[in-house]
Amino acid sequence: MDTSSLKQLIWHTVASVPAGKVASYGQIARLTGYPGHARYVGTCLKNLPKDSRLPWHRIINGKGEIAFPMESPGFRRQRALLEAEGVAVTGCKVNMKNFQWQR
DNA sequence: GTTGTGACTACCA
DNA sequence: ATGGTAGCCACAA
Repeated sequence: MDTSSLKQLIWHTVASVPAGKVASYGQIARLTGYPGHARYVGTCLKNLPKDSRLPWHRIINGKGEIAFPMESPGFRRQRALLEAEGVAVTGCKVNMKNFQWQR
């Protein structure tokens, strides 16, 4: 409630994503009440501390793919976490069945 | 105060 | 279908 930081709100929205499902940056921004801040969502996750406990791995781009290059370590980490949650990931593409938990 | 940048999205060829 | 360009807004320097 205080700090009134967009960051804080975004974190809250990201944390509201149930396990086993994934959402896009734009989706998160929209649910947060700030459509158009899709880019900033990613910027916030990038700034996340190591012990943030935020399910950043559930956030993917609008194409349903992981927003990292395949050779990036973050990509493998996110894919591993998603699969651990029961989300199937093919290459960089995430199973659409798990895409977005709510319409 | 300005400038540059980005884990994005939408549109157009 | 894919690929490139433009628009977008908040934050850091």
